Amino acid sequence: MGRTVTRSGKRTTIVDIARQAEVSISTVSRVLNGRPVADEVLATRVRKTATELGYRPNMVARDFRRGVTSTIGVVVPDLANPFFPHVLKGLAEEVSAGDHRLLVVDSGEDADQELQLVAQLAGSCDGIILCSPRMPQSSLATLPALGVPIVCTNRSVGALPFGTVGIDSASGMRQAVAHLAELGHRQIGYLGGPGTSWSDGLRREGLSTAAADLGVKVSSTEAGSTSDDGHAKLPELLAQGVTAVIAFNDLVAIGALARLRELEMDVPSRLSVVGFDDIPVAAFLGPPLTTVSLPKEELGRRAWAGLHQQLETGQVPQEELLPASLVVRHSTAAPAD
Amino acid sequence: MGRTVTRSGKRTTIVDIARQAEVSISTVSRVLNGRPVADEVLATRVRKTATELGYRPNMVARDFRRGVTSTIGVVVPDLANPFFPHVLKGLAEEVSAGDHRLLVVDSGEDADQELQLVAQLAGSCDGIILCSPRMPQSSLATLPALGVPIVCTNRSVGALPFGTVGIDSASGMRQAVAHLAELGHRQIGYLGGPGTSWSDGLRREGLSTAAADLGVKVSSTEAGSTSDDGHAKLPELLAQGVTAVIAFNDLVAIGALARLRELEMDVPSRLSVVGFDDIPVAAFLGPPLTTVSLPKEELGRRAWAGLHQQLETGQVPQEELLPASLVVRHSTAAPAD
DNA sequence: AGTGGCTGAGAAAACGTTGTCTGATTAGAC
DNA sequence: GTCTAATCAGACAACGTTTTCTCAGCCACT
Repeated sequence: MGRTVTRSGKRTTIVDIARQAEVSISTVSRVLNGRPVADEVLATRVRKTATELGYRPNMVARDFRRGVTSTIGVVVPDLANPFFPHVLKGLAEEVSAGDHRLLVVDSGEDADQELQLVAQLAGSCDGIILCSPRMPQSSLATLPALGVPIVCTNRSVGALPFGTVGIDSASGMRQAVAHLAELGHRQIGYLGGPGTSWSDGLRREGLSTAAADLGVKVSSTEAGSTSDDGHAKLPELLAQGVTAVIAFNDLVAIGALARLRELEMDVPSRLSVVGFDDIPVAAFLGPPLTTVSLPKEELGRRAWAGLHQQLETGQVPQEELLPASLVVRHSTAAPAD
Repeated sequence: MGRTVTRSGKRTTIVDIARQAEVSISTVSRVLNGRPVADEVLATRVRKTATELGYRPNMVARDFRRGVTSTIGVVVPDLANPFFPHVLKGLAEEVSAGDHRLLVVDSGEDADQELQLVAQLAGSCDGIILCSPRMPQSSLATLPALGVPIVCTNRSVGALPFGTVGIDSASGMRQAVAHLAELGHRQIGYLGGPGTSWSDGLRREGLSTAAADLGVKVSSTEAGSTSDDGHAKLPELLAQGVTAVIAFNDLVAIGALARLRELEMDVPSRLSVVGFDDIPVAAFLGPPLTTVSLPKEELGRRAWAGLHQQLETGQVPQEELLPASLVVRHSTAAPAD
């Protein structure tokens, strides 16, 4: 066995292995990629040499040659919003199982930046997942030109050739309204999300149809998606005499709860509160929050499934809608009357 | 001007542009990279052709040639833990400003998987940021062999050649203890974090020295890092007659608060509670939580700064410690005595 | 024994880009 | 007017890998 013949400072490559093991480069490549190699003697020699030299494949070169990036881009509006990390978790699990990597960017809730980021990502990704994109439909329409498969979550995309996975917020909302109606509430307030939010649209729609069906009166306001928003806008609803409030999400509900505490209005005896999302702290609030639980991680998983299918078959998958379900805790009760 | 001469199905490359604009490939590259080109006529022709053909550079090829990835890997123990998304946010901001991309992986709090992930990441990143790594020192010691610059946050790494950025939790803890002592508390409980956590070590250390200095008695227990843990372990501390409790983080504090509510023990009149982290909901809890605020986004920014420096100069930066500061809200008060 | 088919390893091309080197062209100096 | 120096565009190699193609060797069959 000859001396080590790797080139001086550089990282070891398959060329080094080939030299050292006295086989051809192609053979090294074949062995290392697990493709059929007849001569088991060669194969073991190559493998042995590879470990000896501490070979680690140059992923960039590999991806370059293969013409792929093995990378999936994800755009989220705000990482600090507890909703998205959960989606990301479900996504990350599946994506890495599929031997891909996850490139995550935060658009800071900014529609323009979102568009830019997607364009930039497109250059270095095999596919992109857009979580609850805030950009207008017109911007969305420019994305197919990027030539990268795209899946949107929580957003309808019209006729655009994107895979989409959403959550049936409307149904969740109907469950919430039904629950409150059953408790005897006749006037419900809605602390709505940002107007640009597709989910908020779904929820408002579910709210108004359910309310009409059940003979419940609705007052609503556009709050936002943070606790501050809930805290700020709750009084507006209170002034209209509602006996229960549904919030756009748990964060908003938490803000509302905080305001109610300041006002010394007991929950649920003076006012019932329902959230959306079921973030982990929801169960630990005072009182534990009744909320519509959304399958966040599942959303991530399905988004990947859709993108994966698109990458494999080139076919844009069917639109998907995941169910939401109400979790009743202790922030809702019959109205004081 | 001749017909378009791009090759059939493929994406347009600089070769296509060169053909079409009737210049050399090198010239195209030079123009597109903004390197000095004497003949402005050529330059504009190239640029025009590039836009006409809708050229988008092949990032993989570029990175391959340049021998870099333009990608930074980040390993976090758990994305769903509200601490990390904030670190990530600070990090993402700076990293993308530096024309790099962020590869995020979640180790699921699993030390073994963490090690594997880092090894895998090393292949496709210019540098790695390890957020609060859970792996033992012995595993950490194997990482330099990967040949990739690494920065650790919230972890001391001994003599290992890693940049490190931490938060001075000990000082935060001292502030918390001083605050409680000043209010008159003489027996304090600590709902500690996981034993593997470096931050927890720092906090315990700060706790015991501060307590000794101020003549305060301490009972402590190992809870964990979730609300469930706080909820489960609080009674243990209560049994020892403490009048105030400091939690490993806000999540644990929230669990404790929930348990106290069940026990109908008012906060802060019956028991004072202090958290750590200052997550956004902390201000909206009942009562608003007194907590040690940690500069999470700054931590991310400094981690990048350290890694960046290491990439540029090859020098491992000095260890850094960021200050923590107590935010007094309404979950602390004088003991009932 | 000679030939055809088949197997499998090695040689070489290709991927798209950057950067070095070469050679031409031009300006300037004597 | 000729020679040198300077400048700048173009040719081409290189990056590490995969993959196609070539060709040597072997077995089986005539």
